[in-house]
Amino acid sequence: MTIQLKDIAKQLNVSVSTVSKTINGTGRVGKETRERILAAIKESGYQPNEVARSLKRKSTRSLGVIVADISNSFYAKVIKGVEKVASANDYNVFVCNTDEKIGKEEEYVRVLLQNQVSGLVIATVGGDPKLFQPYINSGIPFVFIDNLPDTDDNFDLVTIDNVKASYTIAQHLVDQGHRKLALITGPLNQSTASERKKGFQKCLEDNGIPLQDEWIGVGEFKNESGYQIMTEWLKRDERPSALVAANDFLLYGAIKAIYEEGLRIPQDIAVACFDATDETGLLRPRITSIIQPAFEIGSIAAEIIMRKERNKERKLFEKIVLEPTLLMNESSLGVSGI
Amino acid sequence: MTIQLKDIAKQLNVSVSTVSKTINGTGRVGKETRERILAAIKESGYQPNEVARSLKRKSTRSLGVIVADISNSFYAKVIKGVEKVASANDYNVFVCNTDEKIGKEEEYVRVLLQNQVSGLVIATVGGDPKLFQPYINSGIPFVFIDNLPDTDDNFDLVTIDNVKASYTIAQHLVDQGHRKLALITGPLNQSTASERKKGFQKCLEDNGIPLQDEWIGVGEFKNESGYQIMTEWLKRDERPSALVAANDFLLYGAIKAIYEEGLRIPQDIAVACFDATDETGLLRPRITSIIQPAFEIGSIAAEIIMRKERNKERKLFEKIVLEPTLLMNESSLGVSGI
DNA sequence: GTGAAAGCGCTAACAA
DNA sequence: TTGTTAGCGCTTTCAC
Repeated sequence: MTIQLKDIAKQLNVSVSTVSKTINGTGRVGKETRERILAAIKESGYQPNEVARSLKRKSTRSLGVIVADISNSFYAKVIKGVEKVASANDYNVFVCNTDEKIGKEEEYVRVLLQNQVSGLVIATVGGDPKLFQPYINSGIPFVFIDNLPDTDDNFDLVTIDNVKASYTIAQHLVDQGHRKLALITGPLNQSTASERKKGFQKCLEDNGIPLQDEWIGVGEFKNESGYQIMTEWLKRDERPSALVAANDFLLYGAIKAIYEEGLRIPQDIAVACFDATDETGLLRPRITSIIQPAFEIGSIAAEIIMRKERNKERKLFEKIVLEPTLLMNESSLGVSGI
Repeated sequence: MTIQLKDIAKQLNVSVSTVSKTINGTGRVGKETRERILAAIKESGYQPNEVARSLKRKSTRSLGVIVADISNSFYAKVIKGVEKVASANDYNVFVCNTDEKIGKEEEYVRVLLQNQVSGLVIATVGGDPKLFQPYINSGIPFVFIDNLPDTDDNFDLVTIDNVKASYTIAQHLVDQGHRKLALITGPLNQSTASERKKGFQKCLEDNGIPLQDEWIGVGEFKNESGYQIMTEWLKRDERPSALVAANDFLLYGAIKAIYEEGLRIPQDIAVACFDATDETGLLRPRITSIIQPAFEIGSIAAEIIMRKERNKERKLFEKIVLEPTLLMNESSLGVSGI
């Protein structure tokens, strides 16, 4: 039986409300009484039951973050960004991992909201848009990052311009002289995947390069997909001279296939992707990559929630579009295209 | 104003208890009544308030996981292990990141317990052992992984034998002919750091190699520490011919220093560490490493909690020690020691 | 088979 | 300044 408010009230012959007030610093409590209470609390090791508090207050001072893959360093940085802001505002952060499973995403959205988090930062993997609508309408701040929901526009968003970023990276390869470009992207119901495809195609078009559908590969945002698709391509007569992958895992898989075929990077195939950050300093070749400001995405998302918490009646939705950077590296440089 | 139990009760002219019973499948409810209720729930999109439920039930069907660094792939795998088991048992997992900060660790322990999680998996960074004792005594399952708390032994634990693992990796280097071994480890108040030091030293001793304290470096488990310590060492007249690092970040930092000095791996200095898994396949050189069964550590920790949930009066504490594997790679092979 | 009512542990009006 | 009390939204006994 854990100790609770009334226990320490009884012990000190004061009322529960007096104890509650001193704990919360609300209302007026005599100096001497407060000190006695504080001492008793400290001595007994009393910890308020946060569940009861939340029930009463109708707020939990916590944020939820839902990501597809906690082991992806992009998301890890987003989380750290959220945490920094939350922490500064005395909020806690609960991170949930969906493993790219729509079912789990729905489950965690429900669970977090049922647990009354004050706001949600979510990288959706494209669950039913209908799912979010009732929640968004309920007024709990809901900030999407990375992927956009497939729903109307009454939601908050922090992202980059994926079409443009993809265009930029493809243009870089074109600038290196490449005319035979391939793209491997993720599930097209995820906006990151489809927009990166769109930007890639637009770039080719603008450069007068005929679109070749057979060099647009669609898989999951995972190693295996990149590997499979590239393996398949390398069996054909003609192969691309440059590859864009919509995330780092896809590229690593593709590179594996390229090496297995005995080909060189960038001499035989130049490669580039999104979000290939190298924490080790040991990746070879160094990867040309669009780097999203992941930490900032997280911190801005959290700030939006904080703003809405302070100003509940605010029904404005914010769409923040950040600028990524293009990191040029040896995986695409030093050889002119074929 | 979100819809709640009494709203749907009122709407259907039944009592709240009847509605509650049908939702929970407890007690008896007439077939027809149940169907009407279920229909109304579905139609209205009613979601039970989990906070109120938890307050009543005194259980939340959720686990907390506290790790030092969410971007460390070792922890990411542990988390996935926890999630697998939790998910299979219909529990949710809340992940909290402490950034190696003791204050945050304490905060999250408190918050999660105040939020009545059913159990906690924690990789402590060596907070005040006193902190945990009251909680452990309170009967909430508390499973330590990775680092041991500095407290008596009434806690659960899933880990590896760090002394032995460290011995193994040092012995591997000795077997390669090295006699001038160095170690970079983490904060010695963390058991992983101190045990890895112990195993390393024991190995040298057993091989009749004199211990050289100047080649035992202690830093944080971060890149920068490895870099600083190794940079310092390389300024001296004599340098080690082989290095063991207590985690991967430390090693990557050290390697940076080694390269900056124009030295080669493994020809000039052979290196090895703990938990250098390479998801990209592009790390060069490939790192010799002790690999902990991270996923298993997480899943076993979660299973312990599940067992205790089922059997509340069980006051047994489990200490599970798993076997790591030694992955031999080019960072320490192919050259005989100097 | 159904409902009234008593809490779960806490906060906050309102009274005293 | 302090205490009484009515809930927060739900579950669960117990009576009907």
